[in-house]
Parts: sequence; C-alpha cells; structure tokens
Amino acid sequence: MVQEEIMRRGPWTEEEDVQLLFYVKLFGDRRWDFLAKVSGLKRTGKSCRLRWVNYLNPDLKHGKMTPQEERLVLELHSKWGNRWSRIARKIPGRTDNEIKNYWRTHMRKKAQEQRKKSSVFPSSSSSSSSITHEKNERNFYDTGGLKLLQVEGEKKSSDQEQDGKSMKVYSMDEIWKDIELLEENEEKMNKPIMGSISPLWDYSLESLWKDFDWNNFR
DNA sequence: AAGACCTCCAACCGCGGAACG
DNA sequence: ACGTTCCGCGGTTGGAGGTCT
Repeated sequence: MVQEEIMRRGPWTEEEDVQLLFYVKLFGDRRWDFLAKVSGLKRTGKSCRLRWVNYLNPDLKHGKMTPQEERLVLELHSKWGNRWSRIARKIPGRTDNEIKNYWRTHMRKKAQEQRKKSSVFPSSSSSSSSITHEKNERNFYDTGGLKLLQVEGEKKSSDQEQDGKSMKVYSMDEIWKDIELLEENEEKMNKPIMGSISPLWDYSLESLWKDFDWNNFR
C-alpha cells in the first residue's frame, strides 16, 4: 500500500530505540501496529516488535552464552528440534533469534569438524562425498537438528509437550564430548569462558536507560 | 597492506494461527 | 461461519568486523 513505501527498514538508530522504548513503556508491549503508528516511527509493527523482543527488552541478557546456557540449548534442541521460541522460554534472558543464531553457528562448526573427520576416515559408500556432505550438514543443523538422528519410526505424535520424556535421543554423548573439547580448546587459547559483554551494548543500553526516568511515566 | 574469506548477529520475510468483528 | 487483522515463529539474508593468505 501507500504507507509501505515510506516505511523505514534496516538498522535501528539510537533515536528510534529511545522512541520505541518510550512508547512501549507507555502502552505496553502489545498492539505493535498501534504502537508503530502512535510512536511516529516509520517502522512496521512487526519491525518494532522484533526490535523490542530481540534487543530493547530490559529483561534480556547480552553477550556470550555461558557454558550452562550452551548445554541447555543443546539439551533442549535435542528434545524439541528447531522450536527456538520454546527453547528460549526455558533460558531466561535469551531470545529465540539469539539461540537460533548460536545453534546455526556452532552446528556449522560441528558439521565441518565431522566432515574433516569423515574425510580422514571416508565412508565406504560414497565417492561424490562433498556434495552429500553438504546436504547432510544442512539437514543436520537446519531442519530439526538431532531429531533427524532419531530412529525411524520412533517419532511419536507432535512435539507438543513431550518435554523429551518419551523422545529417544541418540547423540548427547557425542555432544557432551564436543562441548568438553570446545571448552578445553577455549581454555588453551586463554579465552575466558564467561564471555565479556559487548562494550557497544554497555554503552548504548546504559545510555539509553539512563536517559529515561521511568517514574515520570505511568 | 590488501583482498578474500569467514563468523556473527540484527533484521527481514513468509507463513500459520489466534483473536476479533 | 467467514474475512480481516495482528502476533509470533522459523527460516533466511546481508552487512560489519575479524581472520587468514
């Protein structure tokens, strides 16, 4: 429609953030289309919601995942597959987007490591390995992860509220080993496991929140 | 030094479902 | 019951910054 043509897209500016924060505080984090309109932001409601959910929400943690969180992600993903929002609900302060990104990055690494391993010990079956590996990698981390490793026919009803109790999961041992390896490597390379919070975030959020005296509103 | 390549993550898109009139 | 609007989810993309060659 006519409106869509003047909608802003792309990265949010600090002013936009401040404006959105103000209106969310005023009207709550619902009715995003309404918020987008009354705020005067030239953004869609969808875009506003996303910015709030993934970045501005003060309940969010920022910075590197802790090892505990990493474990939790792996464990929950093994139970639920790519149900990112569901996984995120179990990990306070983390968003589905963050977890999704984390998973993709780390599973890609794992897949690459596995590829290396299997090229050292190639399977007897295939000669056109690179193509099939590409496919396998994609399946593994893009489409439900470890669910794919389940034995065929084990799949029960939908994933609704199974909480993994009845799901048979196969490769957690491997995953734990990989995690241990990763942590060892991190220590060897003298990287702190508890990652540092991004200085950019420190700066911008701090300044953003400082600018607001929420007691003046409401 | 600089270009190529890689990693990370913010943001967008499309779709399905819930809510509402 | 049906159409419309809005919300939330999962998948994907693009760009910034870092690393490698």
